[in-house]
Amino acid sequence: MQRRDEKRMVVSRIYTPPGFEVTTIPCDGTRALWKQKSIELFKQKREYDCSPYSFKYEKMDINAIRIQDKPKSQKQLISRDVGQLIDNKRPNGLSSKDILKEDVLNNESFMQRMKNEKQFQSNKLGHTGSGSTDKAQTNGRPHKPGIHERLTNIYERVLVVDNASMAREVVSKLTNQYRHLIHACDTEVAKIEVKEETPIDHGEITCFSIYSGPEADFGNGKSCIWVDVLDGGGRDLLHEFAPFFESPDIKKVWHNYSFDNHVIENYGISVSGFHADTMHMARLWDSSRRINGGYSLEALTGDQKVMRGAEPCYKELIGKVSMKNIFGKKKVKKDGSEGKLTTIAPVEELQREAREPWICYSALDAISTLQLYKSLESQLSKMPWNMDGKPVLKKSMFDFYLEYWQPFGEILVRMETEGMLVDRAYLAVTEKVAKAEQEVAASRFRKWASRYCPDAKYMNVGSDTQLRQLLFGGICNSKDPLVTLPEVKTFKVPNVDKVIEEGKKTPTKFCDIKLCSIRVDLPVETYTASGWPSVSGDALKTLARKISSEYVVNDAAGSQLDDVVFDDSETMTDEDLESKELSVVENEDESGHVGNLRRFQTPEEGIEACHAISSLCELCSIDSLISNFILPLQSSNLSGKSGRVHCSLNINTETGRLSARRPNLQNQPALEKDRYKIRQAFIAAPGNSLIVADYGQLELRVLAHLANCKSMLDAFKAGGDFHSRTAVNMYPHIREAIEKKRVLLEWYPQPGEDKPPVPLLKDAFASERRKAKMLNFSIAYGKTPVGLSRDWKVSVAEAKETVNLWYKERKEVLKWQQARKKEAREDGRVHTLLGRARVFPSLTDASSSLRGHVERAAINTPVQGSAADVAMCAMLEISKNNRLKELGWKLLLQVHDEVILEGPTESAEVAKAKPFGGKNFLKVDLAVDAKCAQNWYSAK
DNA sequence: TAAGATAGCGCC
DNA sequence: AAAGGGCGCTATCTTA
Repeated sequence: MQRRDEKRMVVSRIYTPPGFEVTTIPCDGTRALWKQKSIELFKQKREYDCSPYSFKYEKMDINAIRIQDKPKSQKQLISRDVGQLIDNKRPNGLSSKDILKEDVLNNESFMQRMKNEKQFQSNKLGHTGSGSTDKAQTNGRPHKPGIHERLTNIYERVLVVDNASMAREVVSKLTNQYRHLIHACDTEVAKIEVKEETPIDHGEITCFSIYSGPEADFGNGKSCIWVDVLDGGGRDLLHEFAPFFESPDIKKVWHNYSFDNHVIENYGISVSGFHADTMHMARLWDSSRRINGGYSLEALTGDQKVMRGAEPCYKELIGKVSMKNIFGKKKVKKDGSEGKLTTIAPVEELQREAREPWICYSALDAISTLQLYKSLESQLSKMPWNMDGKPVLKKSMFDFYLEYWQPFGEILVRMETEGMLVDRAYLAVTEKVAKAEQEVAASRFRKWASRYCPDAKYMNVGSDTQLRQLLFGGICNSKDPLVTLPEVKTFKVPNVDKVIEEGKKTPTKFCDIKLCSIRVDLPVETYTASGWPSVSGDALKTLARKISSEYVVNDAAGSQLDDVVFDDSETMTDEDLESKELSVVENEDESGHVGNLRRFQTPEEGIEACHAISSLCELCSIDSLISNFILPLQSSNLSGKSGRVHCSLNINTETGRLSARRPNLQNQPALEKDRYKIRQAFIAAPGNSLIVADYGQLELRVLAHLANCKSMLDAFKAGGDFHSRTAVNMYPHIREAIEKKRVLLEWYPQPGEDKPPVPLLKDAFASERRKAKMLNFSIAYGKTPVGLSRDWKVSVAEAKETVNLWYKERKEVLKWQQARKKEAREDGRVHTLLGRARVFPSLTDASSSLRGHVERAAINTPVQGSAADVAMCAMLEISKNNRLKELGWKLLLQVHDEVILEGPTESAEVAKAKPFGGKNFLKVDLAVDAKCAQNWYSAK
């Protein structure tokens, strides 16, 4: 990042043809320098597909543009709903609400229910009542009277440990007499915002409980221990238990191990002896519980189907009860009546003031966890383990758990602990640049919009509703033509000009603006699910393109023309492909408008609209980069004391992939589209380097293996560019060209050669290769010819023809896919390579959209899930590798087909050769590309 | 006021 | 009628 005086920053802007991005290039040099930079930028962005480009050289002084008093103000003032989780603020007891990790789990299950309802909406509508059964299961029971009495029964079985001598006695029993038992543990933690903060270096343990099963007796027949570390002996008491927690031989079972591990390790105790995480076991047992109940301890132990594997001695006690059900109080409204909201007092307060029920609540967590473990162990043990379709001799899915997911669970926790080092200074600079560029774009758009609607000057350009109003006001809903968007609508926006309303003395924080339609007949590209025109970036770009094709023949008036020809490049993203396809100018213009709107009156008006809309796209994309990546990565909520960012890695997907949360490090902007090079902010510590290793076409290789497809296996065996080979297979004329040596499939420059003797396939038959590539990806997802025809802007018949070309040489794939659909229909489940199952709802009376979804999922899950299995095996190998361990290399992150390691620079080259060794279950070789660098951006 | 709903966008 | 699998996150708007 070059040093620049922000206050006097001057930028120049390039305009790609209307409908494409407007790019601002900071530049304080000459025009020649600017041009050079522009070309570099475009080479980098690989936007080679739409020439001639029009560049407009335009100097702008940032200072000249009024930077509004932090548009942030609006974002901050308006209520923020954190990720659809229940927002429970508890800054040191200031708020009356509280939250524990279980609540997050509950919320998670809720989200999953919600998501499911959305996803399978049509199905649920057809089956009355099915939507409410979950609620009755999880919430209904605890409301029954008697819950407190039953909790009290627990109290008699719990040994309360609140002094050192008692602790020592108990620990002695745990580490000697009872060391062979399986112990369930659970902690209660205060002073942490579970859904915002990483548990690493956050939170304080107030108490913990250990249950070792009915055969343990810690005195007076009490088999459960509850340890008070809030008052009493405080944290010294916790340290008394270090020998227990740290012993690798004493088996410990947890529900959501990751959280408890981190909070305990915050006290300098390194937890060992991880035996099982009941959440992972439950997910292995049934990955579709997100549809029905979720994976919270409460939901699992409250479900008879889950618990039926437990022996009577583990069943006698009741399942977990959530805090809300024990300690939740209805908020009292001002008038004294009972409100709808439930609040929970802070953990510390409950522990001090509601001691007895609190102890029961907390002890019940450990007890329930062990019950759950016993039940799941028994149930998983009854499930035979089939690997790659063949039974593994005398082994069950519980063996699978112990062999794979148990060590994997431990790896994930280590990775979370490690975290990634983030260069905050870099992000801070980037943030400023991004905000400045955003302002430039915003004011351009506002200026244009306010010509049509004066109040648009103050509109919130980040609000899709307001944008829709401005651009499409008056339009009919595509689903219900009787409903129309009003011509004028009022919105509340921050009162930036401090207008004082009549009868008021001081300016209010907000004021109303009236947004009217620009009243121009714009073609509508796509509609949202609810029937209104979409204002997504994609839709807007298409819109701008359509306007330009109508009004602009060649180029924006007065701008300089520069013809730029760029080389084709090796790594095109799918996005590139898409825009390339979309860039075909369309002539048809079916707008959904009825009546009295006008067209743009002059070409200039059209051009300006294009530019304004381009600015809008730019502004939105910058905004999303800032708020999704640049800002959160700098937050101390997500990083520990060392400044490293610790995401949470979860096995919580239907297919067995990992997901990352708080922050989601798996969706950091990819290289090509990363205009602020955010990946450069992920760096290695001084003296260290990063290794980024990824599998090439992992999922396609998995598909080739699963379907046993000769054509694909051969192509992978031959190596080189897989997509080109696919194209050769599909199109006879390409095959002929290859055979007659008119084009080359691949070319590796020999000394003395600087260009290939004949054109390369990917240049000569670029569009065919593109289609082949898209098909390669789409087929595994079950994309339909209709979807492809929409992407490619061709008729369905044509798309279907292309799809048939693909399948012609890959009949095994078609056969395999049909077999998976049949399996999903008849057995209600499909399997991955290592034998994990994904169950589907019954399709007998499902709606066709649900059926379609299930069928596509059925053909995708084995591919995606098996790829996840392969990636997991690779990670297990890496963590088992002693050489890497000696050298000090550690896993940091996995992004589905890629892993990131960090270690000392001097051994980087040695380590680079290591990743992804180990056993390959597939019939195809796996291609691994490993690079080493100082940051994530350079290592790709 | 807080929760749900909707739209949109980032990744593989 | 719709028509690509799997995720997490943010912002705005509506509703209770």
